[in-house]
This record gives sequence, structure tokens and C-alpha cells, in this order.
Amino acid sequence: MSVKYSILGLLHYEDMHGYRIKEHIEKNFGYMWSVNYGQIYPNLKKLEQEGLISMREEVQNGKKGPPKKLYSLTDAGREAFQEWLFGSPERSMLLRDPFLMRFVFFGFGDKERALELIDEQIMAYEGDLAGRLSKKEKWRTKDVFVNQLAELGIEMNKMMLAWLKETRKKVAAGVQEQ
Amino acid sequence: MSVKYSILGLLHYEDMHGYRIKEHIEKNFGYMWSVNYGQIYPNLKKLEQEGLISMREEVQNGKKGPPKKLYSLTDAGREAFQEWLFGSPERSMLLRDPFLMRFVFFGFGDKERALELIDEQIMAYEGDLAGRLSKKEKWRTKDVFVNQLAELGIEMNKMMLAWLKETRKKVAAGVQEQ
DNA sequence: CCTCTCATGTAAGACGTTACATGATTCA
DNA sequence: TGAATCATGTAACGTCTTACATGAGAGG
Repeated sequence: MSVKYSILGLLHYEDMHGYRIKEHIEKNFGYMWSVNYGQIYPNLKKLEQEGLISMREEVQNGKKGPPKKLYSLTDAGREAFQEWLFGSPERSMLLRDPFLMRFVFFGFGDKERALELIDEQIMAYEGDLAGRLSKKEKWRTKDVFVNQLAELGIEMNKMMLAWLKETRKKVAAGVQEQ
Repeated sequence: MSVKYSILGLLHYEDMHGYRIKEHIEKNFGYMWSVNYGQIYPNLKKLEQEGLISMREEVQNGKKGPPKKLYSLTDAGREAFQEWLFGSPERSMLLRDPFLMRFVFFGFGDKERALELIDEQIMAYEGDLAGRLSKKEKWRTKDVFVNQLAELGIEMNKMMLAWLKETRKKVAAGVQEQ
């Protein structure tokens, strides 16, 4: 259950309410995950019941919308987070990707269409890379880990592009042969 | 629902029963996904009901275990598969990884412990890479796409290793500073 | 007036994982 | 005899997504 611990993690930055948590994730980690209220609000409720976070209602007179429910970490929450953070390391599994899922089976379909999809993918990654590079300086923080994750995004992107282009070449050559 | 279409994809190779499907996935795509019977058998039943695959029971006298239920693609199944294969392309999202999930928050924990976990990760990826390289020749098929996926696994691995080592350096330097 | 943003939430369903239950055969 | 392999499956649980319901204030 990563959402649970992600919430605990984010609350280290500052006290937040559900809406802000989603916003924060989208802005800062949007390139690696997405969350929705269907996950956030039930999890906040649960975390509070478990005593890992505590809630205080911010009744803001004159401001828009319903009262914010601001959550903050409790000591128990900090502890639970630390345990998770450095606890039993799960093994990694990159490479779970909807495009690659299909890619394995491209051999059972039309090669021309496969080339088209590969080209689309190349364009998408090129746009992505440009976006990441342009934001790179703007996003620089004091946190090595956050910086390095951004760096990894760029590296990953470059690698995928190189691979896609190489793949394109090989597939095109195979088409010619026939 | 990728399991559904993965089954349809695998049945292009040959008729299979549930047990064999799991085995095949583990052998050939084990580095990118895992499946379990809780997914396979219900999906087979559903696919049959939808008319995308058909079943024939192989009663094998003298052989071990219950009779195999061999499934094969129907024409409708082939069609549905082609639609999925080249249908509306979803956008990719690499970088969903349990280690990286934690990594973002390493700044909130002990740096020495972070270094330890990074080292563990490096070792794991090194073992992985060695395994992939050794199997590379053995796994070579006529299928460009399958070959390229294996290649991608290797490239991904190399990139992650380079990144982890660079990260290790930067984190270690940060520790020294204090 | 209408739409956008801020803010809360729930319900239904799709998807995945874990853990069991069953039973025959093979092999040490 | 006991464990491993082959082969079927289900039930319970956990997670995630989609879609809806509500409502106030701000701005065009």
C-alpha cells in the first residue's frame, strides 16, 4: 500500500488536506504516479483511525468552499513511516508498461502499423524529454534524492528514445527484406 | 485488462491450458510480469464465455493429474486481439517502482541507511544484468520484437546501474559535507 | 448566468494477490 | 512415506479507477 506511506511522506513537508495532497503529487510526481480522491480520502480516514495522522478542521470564514481538513503527522506516524522507508526492501520491477505489453506481440500484427505506433511513441517521448529538460533548472531543490529522481526521468527518457529509434531501424529493415 | 489480451497473444503461439500459460509467462516474460492462477483461470472462463477462445478437454489416460483444458483462439478472438494490439495507444508510464517510491523520501531518513539501500539495489541490478547477458544468446528468436524487448531489459539495467552509482556518489558527498 | 476552482466525499466495479482445497503421478 | 510436479480451481481480501453527488465563491 504505497498511497498510505506516500501520504505520510508528503506530510513531512507540511500539513495538508486531501485536495492539496493530490495537487502536490500531480505537480511533483505526476510523471511517475497519479492518485485520485477515491484513494486519498478513504486513506486519510484510515490513517487517522490508526493514529498515524491527526486532523484539525480549518473553518475559514469568507473563503470559498467547505472547511479544509488539515492533517498532520503524529509521532506514531513518523515512526511507521521510518519503518516503511528503510524496511524490508522489495525487489524492483521496472518495465511494466502498456506499450511494451503490446510491443511483445507486434510480431502477430501488421509491421507497417507497428512502425506507426513506434513513431508515435518516439514523438511522445521526444515531447516528454523536452518538457523535462526545460523544467530541470526550475525544479532544482536542496534535496539530492528529489533531484536525482528528476535526473533519472531524463536518463530513462533518453534511453527509451535511443532504443525506440534502434528498434525502428531493425523493424524497418525486416519489412524491406520481405 | 492486460491479462486478457496477453492470453489471447500467447495463444497465437500454440494452444495452451492454464498451467502452461503461467509457465510460459514466467519463463519468457518473468522479468516484466508475474501472473497467478487467481487471474488466469477466471479470465480463461470469461474469454470462453465471450467466444474469444474455445476449449477442448484433453483426457489423457495414464498421464498424471486432471484432464488438461486446452484453449485455442477463435476468429473473434483473433479479431479482438488485433483491435487491442493496434488500438488506441495508451501513454506510457515507466518509473513505477517500489524502490523509487521510497527513494523520493530518503531525504526524511538517515543518510547512512539510504546508502546501504542504494548499495543493495546496485548489487541486485548487477546480478540481474549478469543473468540477462548470459541468457541473451540462448533466448534469441526470429522475432525482432521479442529480441528487442530483451535488449531493452539490458539497456534499462545498465542505465539504472549508472544512475545508482552516480546517485551513491552524490549522496555520499552530501554526507561528508555535514 | 455559467463555468472554473476549491473542497469534501461515496459507490460500484475492475483488477490483483494470497492462500487455500483437491487430487493423481513420479521419484527418492 | 513423503515431497515435488502437474493440473484444476475458489474465496477473501486489498487496491485502484471511474463516475458520480454536493456546494460555495470567483470571474468573465
